[in-house]
Amino acid sequence: MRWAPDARGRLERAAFDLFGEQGYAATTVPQITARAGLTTRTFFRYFADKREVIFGGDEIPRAAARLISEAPPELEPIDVIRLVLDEVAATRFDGRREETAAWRRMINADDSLRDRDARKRADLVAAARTAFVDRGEAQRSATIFAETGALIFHVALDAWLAEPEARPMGDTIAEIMTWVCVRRLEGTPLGS
Amino acid sequence: MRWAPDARGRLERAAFDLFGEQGYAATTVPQITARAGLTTRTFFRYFADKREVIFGGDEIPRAAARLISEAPPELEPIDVIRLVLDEVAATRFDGRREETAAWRRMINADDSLRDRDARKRADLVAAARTAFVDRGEAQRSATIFAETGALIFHVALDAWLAEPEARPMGDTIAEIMTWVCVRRLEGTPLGS
DNA sequence: CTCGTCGATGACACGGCATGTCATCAACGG
DNA sequence: CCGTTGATGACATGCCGTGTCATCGACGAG
Repeated sequence: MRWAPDARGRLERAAFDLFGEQGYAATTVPQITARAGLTTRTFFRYFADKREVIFGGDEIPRAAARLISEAPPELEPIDVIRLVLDEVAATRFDGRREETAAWRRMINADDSLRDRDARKRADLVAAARTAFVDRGEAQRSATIFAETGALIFHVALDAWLAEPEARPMGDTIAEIMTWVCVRRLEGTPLGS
Repeated sequence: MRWAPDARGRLERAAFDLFGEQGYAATTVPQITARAGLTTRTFFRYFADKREVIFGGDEIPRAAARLISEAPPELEPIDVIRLVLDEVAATRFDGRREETAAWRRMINADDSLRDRDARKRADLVAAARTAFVDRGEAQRSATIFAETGALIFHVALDAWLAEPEARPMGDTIAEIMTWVCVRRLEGTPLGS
């Protein structure tokens, strides 16, 4: 069993299987590693803690930062956000609506996973902010654009998962984006 | 020592003192309770976990929800946000800039506190969303307004703490709000 | 083919976190 | 004066997460 391939994958599969059978909180790390044929200590070599096996490390922040930095330089930030979110929606969520919903249900059912989920959003914002700064945005506006992108994404994901009929997530994103706008300083503030 | 008054307050003070002396991670719950003259078990009767002693329970979400529900009904949501944030800034942050900065530094220095901090923001959003729904907003727009309020507040707090000279936090908030706007559906989306 | 290196895993110990359970004690009302 | 009630102490327990060192397989050098 030692040196069997894909230790990380085996741990992930064993974990998700057990979480589905018993729930997240009721599943212990020794249970996961026993099913994967590894020791408890090895689990913590692949995942910083039990929560991390649910989330994909820093894959999502990395992907978002890459997409932002690869966007055409002449695009306005809000259009960069649109571009990135459409790409993410099409490649990572369309066609996986039910799995995604189950994933969100599991997170929302456990307090410690809700903590980590919120933290992951903050990490995404931080990565996106850096990417906007690299595009030449000032610190403050980069932060606001990054936060706004995360806001739209989160609201759109929740809404998309709650819809009765499956449709491309990009449609939901487009609807949400008609509600939210971000302006540069010379724009007129609303509601003053 | 048993039945001495204000057990919760003693625990909070002992905790903050020790966190200041040794740092958060290096301080154990038994250390805190020993200084407060209580037992470890009692700590967990007042705080759900070691992190919670840093944050004020659900006091902030409750205060925000109350302020939103007490705002004049004729106000636009963005003006409700302005009203609430100005009130919070004036009563809870102005004059406590250095303490607040130290508090934020402690949170940012520890991973588990960053998790919880992000979660607290999500809790605030949830409470504000409910309050906006009670004002008659639709679920989706209530969510967006609540998220936007939290966004403005977080960005403004960071910016305010980073400023070289102390000034009313409301000034910083006003600046941030000139950058961000939220429109109802009939408004024109920007950047399309 | 053999050996030495190197990275991955096992084995073990350990402290802290968090919770369940029951006993104990002070306050308070009758 | 006593019984009730709520807060606290005392104790046991299980899991989480980490440090440390031994061990094993893969792989390249000779």
